[in-house]
Amino acid sequence: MRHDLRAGSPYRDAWAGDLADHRVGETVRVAGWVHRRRDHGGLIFIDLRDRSGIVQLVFHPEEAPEAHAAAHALRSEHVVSARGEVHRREEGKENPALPTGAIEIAVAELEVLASAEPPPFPLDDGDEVDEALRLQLRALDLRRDPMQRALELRHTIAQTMRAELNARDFLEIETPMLTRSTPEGARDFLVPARTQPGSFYALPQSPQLFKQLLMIAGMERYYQIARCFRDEATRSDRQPEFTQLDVEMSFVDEDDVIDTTEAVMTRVWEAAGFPVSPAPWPRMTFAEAMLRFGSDRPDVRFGLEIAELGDLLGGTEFKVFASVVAGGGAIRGLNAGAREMSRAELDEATEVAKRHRAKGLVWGFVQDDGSWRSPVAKFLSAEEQAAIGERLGAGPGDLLFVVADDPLVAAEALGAVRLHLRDRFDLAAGADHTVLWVVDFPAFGWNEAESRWDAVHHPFTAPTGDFVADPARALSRAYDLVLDGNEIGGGSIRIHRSEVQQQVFQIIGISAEDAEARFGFLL
RNA sequence: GGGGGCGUAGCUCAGUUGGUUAGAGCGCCGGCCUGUCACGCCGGAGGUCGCGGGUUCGAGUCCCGUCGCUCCCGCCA
Repeated sequence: MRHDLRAGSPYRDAWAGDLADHRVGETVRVAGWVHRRRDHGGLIFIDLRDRSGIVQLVFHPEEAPEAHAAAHALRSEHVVSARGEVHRREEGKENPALPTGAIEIAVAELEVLASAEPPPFPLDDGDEVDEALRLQLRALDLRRDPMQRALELRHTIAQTMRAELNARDFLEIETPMLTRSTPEGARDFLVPARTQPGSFYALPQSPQLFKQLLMIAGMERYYQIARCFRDEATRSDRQPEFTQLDVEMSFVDEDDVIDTTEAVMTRVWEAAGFPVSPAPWPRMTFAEAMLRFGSDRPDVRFGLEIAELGDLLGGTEFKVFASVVAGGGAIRGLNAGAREMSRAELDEATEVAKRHRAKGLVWGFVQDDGSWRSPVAKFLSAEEQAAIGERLGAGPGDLLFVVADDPLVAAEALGAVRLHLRDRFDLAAGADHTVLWVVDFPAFGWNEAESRWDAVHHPFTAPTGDFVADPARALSRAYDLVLDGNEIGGGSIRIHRSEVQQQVFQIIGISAEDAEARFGFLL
């Protein structure tokens, strides 16, 4: 804490965590919560906690009998205000574990502002208390140090984002919360409209439409630390209500947006003390990410890259592989390196592949002569085993995995196996945090259930090339920011010509009337 | 929406093949304690074993239902 408290204020004039050598000899007043008490019968020590930290109060029975008597009744989480002189602790009695451990306050006067029941769960231990109970008693939970630090960090991050964007001529603008449906694909939260019975507001899934409106309105550079709502099942890393930094710029291309993002995020990570690879960050195409890592958000902190093997197996006698090659599928593999895996662990890896729609997972241990120890070894010629080993850079003892399937399925299944191996063998441990951009996404994806094309990003993302003739191959001007295999941001260049927007709506099956009604201001 | 796991003291957990009065650590209460800092020592209280039903001579333990939490899939990015 840096800002001085008002001298003579009735409750306190000093932050507990700020007290140190330079205040020795001064009389101060502090206020906060009883973090812990150590009552020796004679001397009583109280750890007093406020948001800034902890300071030790000491009560002497002879020097301040009244305060000492009152301190005897103090319990955890009682709220007090105490006045006393800051003393340097005697040599050998400092507490190096406490930032204020060189000093203490000899209390002359104690005021108990509120007493408290014993907390139903400990406030000084780790995170192991049942979260449901913590949420029921949220105010108590938020007194815990990790929670205080988390909210502090969140504040720092928000202010850092604002500072950088303000310096770059962005305006912070709020957009409505009671609105109409936004096109993000999840379910909307609905709020009944009292004045229009039977009608509902939707809470925004993102400020998407409003920020486009702001660009049309000539605001040119906008940002908002925006609350978003998506009515979908929660996951440990996903909540129905979340906050995102939302930005929109006029008259720019990909490089302008990427430069801005790199500047903001670099400052955020610096402020958060989170070291990442320095910007500019590499850009990888979606196609390359899928081929090499089996994911559109690749974790590049460790190897085990995936390689194409189909060209080595054109004449294979192994029916499983041959039929996939004949059917236009892909055969891909990765080298897990020299590691032992039990049959049960190999079965688990197979389950991972199958969960991602692969029909199976082939594995083989490379032996000293280059041949495989594998259930399928007898179906693959020695030349094929050797060729695959060579392609994957394998040596004796290495464990190889191969999937033969539809190209997308083979990629995703091996990508999942790769991450499974990362978690099983801690392959990313100690690696530097790595940031990269993924670019050149497909513009449209075939929706099997609905038998139509969907916009992969959102329907205002500019496609490239002759997307009308061949939606399947069309790319979009969208880009995602990926940290250690997690998508942490992204964006796109908007369609800025009405007829192009109409063509996109037509491909994804939004009628002209529907488009006019929902997004008319964009056309 | 589908599947798995868990639910025992305020908290975190143990509880054997179904068998006497259900335990531990921390917390709480009382006593002692003038340099502790997760203070120490001594003593004590505290339980509808989530809830309902069933099997059994006997259920914390087995079965069914239900509620809550949680993980995986779906959904979502």
